[in-house]
Amino acid sequence: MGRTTVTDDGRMTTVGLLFESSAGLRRLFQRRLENERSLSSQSFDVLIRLARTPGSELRMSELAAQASLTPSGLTRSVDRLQDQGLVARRVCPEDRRGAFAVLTPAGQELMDQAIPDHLAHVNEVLNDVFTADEEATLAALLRKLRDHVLDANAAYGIEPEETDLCSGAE
Amino acid sequence: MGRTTVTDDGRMTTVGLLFESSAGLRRLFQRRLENERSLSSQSFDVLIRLARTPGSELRMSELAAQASLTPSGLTRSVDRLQDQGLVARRVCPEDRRGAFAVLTPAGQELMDQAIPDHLAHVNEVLNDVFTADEEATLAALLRKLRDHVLDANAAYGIEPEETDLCSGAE
DNA sequence: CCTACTTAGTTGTCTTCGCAACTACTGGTG
DNA sequence: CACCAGTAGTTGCGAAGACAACTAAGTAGG
Repeated sequence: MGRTTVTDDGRMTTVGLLFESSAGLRRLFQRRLENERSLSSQSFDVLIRLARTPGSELRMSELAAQASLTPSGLTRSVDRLQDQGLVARRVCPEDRRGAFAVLTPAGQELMDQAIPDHLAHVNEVLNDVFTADEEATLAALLRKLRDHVLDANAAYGIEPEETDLCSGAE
Repeated sequence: MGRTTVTDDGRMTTVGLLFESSAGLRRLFQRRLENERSLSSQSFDVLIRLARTPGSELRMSELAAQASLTPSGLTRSVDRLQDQGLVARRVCPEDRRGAFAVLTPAGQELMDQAIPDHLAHVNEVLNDVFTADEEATLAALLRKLRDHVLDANAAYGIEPEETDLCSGAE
């Protein structure tokens, strides 16, 4: 069947596949995390980024960027994790506006258990689909895409509309 | 405090990259769609799937699956599009429980304008990042992943409870 | 025909997130 | 030192989605 406009465009399709894969994968993990750990996929995403940071703490803004959340979204997410006793806030001594999110001992312990499980699940899914080679290729391509896209998004944030020309000092 | 586990695992990273790319890309398109067409990324996703279907209509359930939404999510989405005059509902004559979502003339016209723009945007972004070859590779890999993941999700849906989960995928 | 079971879609309710406005702090300039 | 701009994070508010309960319609079995 020749559907003219949309389907023909490979790039369009690629983007569609990316969205569907991502959404589908997220649901798959979400289901298990919720059943076995009572954690939302989003919470887990925040926790895992703390868990893999030396000292298990990160600045709020850094964490927001890593978790693909806006500052306000992250504030709420950390609020919830704090209520659950998994994360605490620590004021940054050098810049008292800033805050670190820190994994509590309970949070550490939870992640020590949850991460191996999750990892096994990820392996199980990806091993069913990809060879090691394919997976490496995919990762490399996605990394390029991510870097570019994060850049592009950041750039938009900087330019409200016209590229300013307040010539002179910066 | 050995945090060796997480960062080391390539598959974990691949999944992270997939999520970040997807979220970043969605935001990029969303920004433009909202500025230029007053359409949310989600609405556009629904509309484009209608636009590329012969007759510009789809069953609600089919549309939900394609848009990665639950039935209730789709109901609301179509409600909004209906309020905006872009989509209408049509009762299925052969099964009066069912409904089609149909693009209205206004919806058609909007998409006739919006799709080329969006396509150009997609091309612009992906051309900056990938060669044609790379993109084809990425698409092929993602397609495999999507198919597998949608399968896995559907399988879960079928098993309401105690069907033993040890048996793994197949 | 009538009662049960199933399916398509909708609605109530709760959670989560983004935007914009706001607070608190920092750093540079006169 | 006072001031002003910029930055980090939080909060009010509204939009959007998931889950579960529900309605309506089709499908079996007696």
